[in-house]
Amino acid sequence: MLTALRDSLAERIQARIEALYGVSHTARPEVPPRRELGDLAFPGALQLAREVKKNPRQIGEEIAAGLELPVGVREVRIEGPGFLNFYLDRSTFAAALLRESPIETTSAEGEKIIVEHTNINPNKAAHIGHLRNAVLGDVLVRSLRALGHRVEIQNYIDDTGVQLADVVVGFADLRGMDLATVSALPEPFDYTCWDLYAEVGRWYEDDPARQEFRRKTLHELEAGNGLRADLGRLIARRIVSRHLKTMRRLGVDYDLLTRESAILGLEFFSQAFESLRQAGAIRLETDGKNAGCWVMPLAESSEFAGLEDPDKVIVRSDGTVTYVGKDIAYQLWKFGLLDMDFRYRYWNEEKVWESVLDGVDDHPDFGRAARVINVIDTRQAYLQKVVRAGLERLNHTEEAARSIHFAYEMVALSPAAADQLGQGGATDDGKRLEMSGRKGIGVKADDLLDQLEAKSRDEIAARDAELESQELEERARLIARAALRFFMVKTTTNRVIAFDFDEALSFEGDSGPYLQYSLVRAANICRRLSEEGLDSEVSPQTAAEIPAELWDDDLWELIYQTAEVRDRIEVAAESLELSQIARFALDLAQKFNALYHRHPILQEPDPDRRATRLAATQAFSKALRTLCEIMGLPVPERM
RNA sequence: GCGGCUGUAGCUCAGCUGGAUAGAGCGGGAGCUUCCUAAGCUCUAGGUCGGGGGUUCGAGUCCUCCCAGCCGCACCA
Repeated sequence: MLTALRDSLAERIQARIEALYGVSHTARPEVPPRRELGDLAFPGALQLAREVKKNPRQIGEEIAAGLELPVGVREVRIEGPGFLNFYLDRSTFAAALLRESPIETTSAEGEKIIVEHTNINPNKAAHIGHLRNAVLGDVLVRSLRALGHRVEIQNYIDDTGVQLADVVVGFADLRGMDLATVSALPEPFDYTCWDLYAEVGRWYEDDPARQEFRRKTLHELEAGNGLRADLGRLIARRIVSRHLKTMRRLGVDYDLLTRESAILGLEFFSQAFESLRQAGAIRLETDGKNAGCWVMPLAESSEFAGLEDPDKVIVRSDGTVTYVGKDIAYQLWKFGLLDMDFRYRYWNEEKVWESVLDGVDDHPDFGRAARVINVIDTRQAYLQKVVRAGLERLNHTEEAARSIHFAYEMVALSPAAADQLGQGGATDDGKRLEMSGRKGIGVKADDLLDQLEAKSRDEIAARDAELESQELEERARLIARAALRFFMVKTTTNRVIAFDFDEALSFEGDSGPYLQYSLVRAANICRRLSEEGLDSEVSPQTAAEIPAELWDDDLWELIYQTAEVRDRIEVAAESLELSQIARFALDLAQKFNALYHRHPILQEPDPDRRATRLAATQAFSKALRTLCEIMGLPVPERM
């Protein structure tokens, strides 16, 4: 509706400018900052002033003079320095808005987009930093799907890497446990590993010679056999299972778990390595600090200017492969650039496909994407560049350009949060503290969710002491999920989140529960109307006949803004700045809550007036529900 | 040293491709509940948008220099 109006207005303005001045100008109507300045504004007269050598107001007058207004536009005025401000026919617009859905759902087709996110090392419990990744990835997926794109979600499991190796060392060498003993350890297994991982770090520090255990383990993990490999498989599986359960509490799902062991075991890397070698993209160093390593020289590209070491190690001198090496092979596979595929198996308990060495014949098609978006924190920007450089060196420049690093800043602990975790000593006066899996410093995702649910239960019980416990639990879960997800999307991606318990646990103001509460209020109005035997819904026909003077500016402001949902989602998904969705949702909810107090519906005797207010409520509810769905915030019936 | 990010109200942060009077939440002060759930609303105080220079009709937004903080530049990821 809004888009169509804007386009037809732009066309007419462009034609006027062409006719008047013989200039071709791209007219871009925008939304004025205050509604009394109109609903759409055209600032082009200001830009044309120099070119046409007239003052902008005069240009505005001239354009407006012969302009035929499209249906739905009531009036045009020249205001300020020379803005053309257009005023819409409010009832017509409202009727159209009630008729259509906030985002026209097109069926998913066309080019496939792979979104890779979460990617937690399978050696410890998920912490709140991982949650930022998972939530951003998930919201991106939901946005893209809502816009009609075909999306495949992959979660990369680094089950042959150093971090897993360290926990294997912890069980095998530090604790002296065998497979059966580790297998019998009780849940929460990821919490046990969290502590053990930190312990191993200290154990290495006490005697650096112990790092030999890590090397040995890494080799066995890559080779895939021996006690250490068995332990690795067991630990990774138990941990991933825990991660998936944590993510499910948040409503985050995956299509495919891509396991690093399969990339190695199925010779993906060997093929990628061979191509890189033949293309001259990597070379074997014979002396210097990288002697015995296969490295990718980066010195010649300006993108990598100023590196201390201009060469990136792809294969270590002991023959094991670095993460970037494996990631290049993985990225090639994602685009279908390796002439090989994974084998796949369905992981029944966790309801997800995973890549394996030996799988089933009947499985969905994975990979072969046209675009790949990797959700990875900004500290790994350099490595993502190296992956792209790898594709470029193999002459896959198109695919390199379609490899998008969705970068976001990390989550750190506020000084207060560090104190509460007993890490107060780790912060130097008032500075935030970076989380560290290696040191065991961080807020575990499940702990935070537990706290959020406990607080939700308290809040609900305080409002309704009679509520049965099952219903209470259910509501608490929905509120906790919304609080946490919204907390993670509301901040812009290039800002470090200084995690603070009070803030994260707040259900007021800029919060997920605030949005939920607004929707519950809107729903309550409709329910009460039905109970009173009144119309609980306004039809588009009724809306179209609302007398113009009943549209108070604040009611109109809300309904007009709900028309922007699709635009906002599109801009957010394209710019990868998903916080815009959160801000928009908050803005709508704040406006609605203000109206809620100013314009009561149930007590309003005049049916036209009631219809006007209800139409705004309806449009709001539809819009915010859509936004919540895209952010993954569930909407409870009651709170 | 090189690269990236950040600096806006007491605190946490918005401010979309430069545009009309710089906003929100929290916190502070004053109020609102026989009336659709107060997880709410209204009013109020609080700002040389880190600093200097520049570009232009117009700069929180673009360019440049400087200051401060954080993060990268591993045979970890």
